[in-house]
Amino acid sequence: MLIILDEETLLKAVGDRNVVKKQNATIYDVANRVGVSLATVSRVVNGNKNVRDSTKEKVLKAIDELGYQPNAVARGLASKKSTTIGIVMPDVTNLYYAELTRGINDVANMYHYDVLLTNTDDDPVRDVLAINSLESKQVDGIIFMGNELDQGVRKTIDALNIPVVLAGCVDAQQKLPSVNIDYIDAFYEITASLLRHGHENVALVMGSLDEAINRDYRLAGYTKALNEVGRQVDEKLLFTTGRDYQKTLELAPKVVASGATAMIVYDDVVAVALLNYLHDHHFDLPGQMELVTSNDTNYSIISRPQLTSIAQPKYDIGAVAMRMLTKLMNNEDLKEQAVKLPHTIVQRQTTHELN
Amino acid sequence: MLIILDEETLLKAVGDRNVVKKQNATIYDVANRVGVSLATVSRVVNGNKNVRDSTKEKVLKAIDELGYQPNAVARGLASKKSTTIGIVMPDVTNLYYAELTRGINDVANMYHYDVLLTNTDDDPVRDVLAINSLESKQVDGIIFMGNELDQGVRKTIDALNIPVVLAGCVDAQQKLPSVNIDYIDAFYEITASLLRHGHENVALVMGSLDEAINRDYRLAGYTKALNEVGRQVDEKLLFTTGRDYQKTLELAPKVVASGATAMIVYDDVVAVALLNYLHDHHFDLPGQMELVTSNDTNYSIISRPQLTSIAQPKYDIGAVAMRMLTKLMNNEDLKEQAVKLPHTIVQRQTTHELN
DNA sequence: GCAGTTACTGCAAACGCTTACAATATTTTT
DNA sequence: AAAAATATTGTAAGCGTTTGCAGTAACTGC
Repeated sequence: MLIILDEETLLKAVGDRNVVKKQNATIYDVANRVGVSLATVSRVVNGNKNVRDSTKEKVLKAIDELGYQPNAVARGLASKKSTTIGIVMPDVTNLYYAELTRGINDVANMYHYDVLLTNTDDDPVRDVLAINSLESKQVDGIIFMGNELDQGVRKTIDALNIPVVLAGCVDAQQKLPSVNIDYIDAFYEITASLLRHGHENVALVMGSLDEAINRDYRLAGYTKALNEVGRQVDEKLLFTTGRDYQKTLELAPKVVASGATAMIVYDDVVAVALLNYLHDHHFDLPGQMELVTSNDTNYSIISRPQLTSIAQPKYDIGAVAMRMLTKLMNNEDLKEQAVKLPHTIVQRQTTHELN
Repeated sequence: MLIILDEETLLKAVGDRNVVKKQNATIYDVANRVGVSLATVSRVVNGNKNVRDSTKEKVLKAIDELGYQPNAVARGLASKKSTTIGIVMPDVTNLYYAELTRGINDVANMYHYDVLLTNTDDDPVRDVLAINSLESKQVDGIIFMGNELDQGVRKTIDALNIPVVLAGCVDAQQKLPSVNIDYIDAFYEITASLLRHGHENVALVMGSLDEAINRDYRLAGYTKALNEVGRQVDEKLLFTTGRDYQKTLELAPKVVASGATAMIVYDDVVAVALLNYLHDHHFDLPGQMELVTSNDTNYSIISRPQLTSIAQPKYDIGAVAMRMLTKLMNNEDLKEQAVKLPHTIVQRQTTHELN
């Protein structure tokens, strides 16, 4: 025997603890209520103009009364679009990436996309896993950030049916659309400026030289400035370290020992560690040591003395990358593949007057 | 006439620019290749044991050869599960929330959930929109963070069929599962300690008193300590401000003018602003002013002098919240609804020896 | 070697929506 | 007022899975 309980009875039977929440209405319920077909409801939901105004109103009314919300999953399956994009990034707790993310998020929202976020700690294996997972979730696009575009990652991306834009991430092969500042230029400028100030030994502190962004961009700009005044790169003035406060603290004495009187640092966390080491060892900045950092996050304002920095429009890099992605998802063409946003040098207290 | 092109011809026809990437294989392709039914393939994919080993192997082989990856969207529709959770938070660029997020993310990943991230800037309207959007995307659970659980937000959550856990967010009504430190206790302790040091005027700098977390927790702990030594709260020593560096800089002189000789601050960004104001006005810390902050982010280590802080296990709060959510999504019971993780007071340079 | 179990496997109906295409209304034209 | 054109609506076939049920194959024990 089949027993059918009405909702009220059911509620009583189940008791208070397990209140049966109202089942979400489906498009079918709406259609029934109004006495039209699914297709019509679907049309008004999707803003298709081929619906008589009077019908549209009735449908809208029913939608409101039923509290109907289209099921995005079903929609995704039927339309092959998820209105979701994926972000693959090293680490949200890094302010630099967090600000890029914020830019991406805001623009994504503006275009009604949701954002799936994955932290991969710059591990290529996890990058690939993340991308695959995003693919299976049928995201409409992906924004990739990170120090380096690993071979495996590139292969994975190439095999993808989904548009990808790099943000704050350099593509040595110039194939993928990307948004960055002109790193070569930025590092060239600041190096040249410090050289003009008469520094003999300008140290460069960056990430691993295995990464294109360090080798082919930061170091390249630095080298260019040196060469221009007829000098060679002195390897003793080159330092590499991850974005880690403690580890950098250990690196600091070596940098000091190198005899550098100025240093250019690729990341604020690293720069602050260096700064604090110097501060704690009673160095005079900028008197004994000039210091320029590179990402201009809050850290450079908060530290004392405040850090002179290459300022990247972080939020904008994210925002522009996302904007480009919307175009790609829309099958529009991109005017530029490798967008370079303008950077500035913000003069604060760890350098003398720059020029 | 129907013309069927093989892939090669098609590739030529379409030209290089628009290379047709290999269509993703479906479960159907796998089944065909092996000569079994969809159901069987589905079973092996889902680890159902009712499959003969030999069959399983054949299927696995085909999956590998075809590079088959189950379509998560279709899966979601059929199974009503998305293996995705949502995070609703104020702002990723705030280090406090970023670290919570990282904790959530890591645990989510461990359980093979993906994470949909929304920034709402603590705006209740956007909170509600975000939650609705997540619901339509059929997330299996939601983690909510923020200063305050607005009425409207609560109503939305109550109407949800999806489990929600609060992280670093207090529920005045104690209904929703949450993870926090014991704010009352923490603020009580630190206030008591400063009072023992002989301070007459201890300022409290927090967020809006409209928010339960400030009114019923931070202020409550502070009040309790005062009352315990037979004193009343002096409203002139109470300050409220958002987590904003610049705005706090404007607040700073007022705090100084209040005659406070010690202050307790609810957020690191705010604390650093205050600290820098004092530093820039040649105050001696902790000599003329003792300062305790509350979130123990990188800022408190990076600033000079380093900030004494109430230390929250931020990453763990996120991680535990996510762990609780997995249980709820699994219909398991929670041992505790309102989890309180232990906090500590980290003594640094802006206070004298604490006790 | 046969009934009774148990282990596998397949069938087919969902899941909630989009979207060609077909069908019907309505308006316009002549 | 009929034909033609256009606007509106409905039908039904997917989208790629999961899963209850039923059927078949493979073992058990006697």
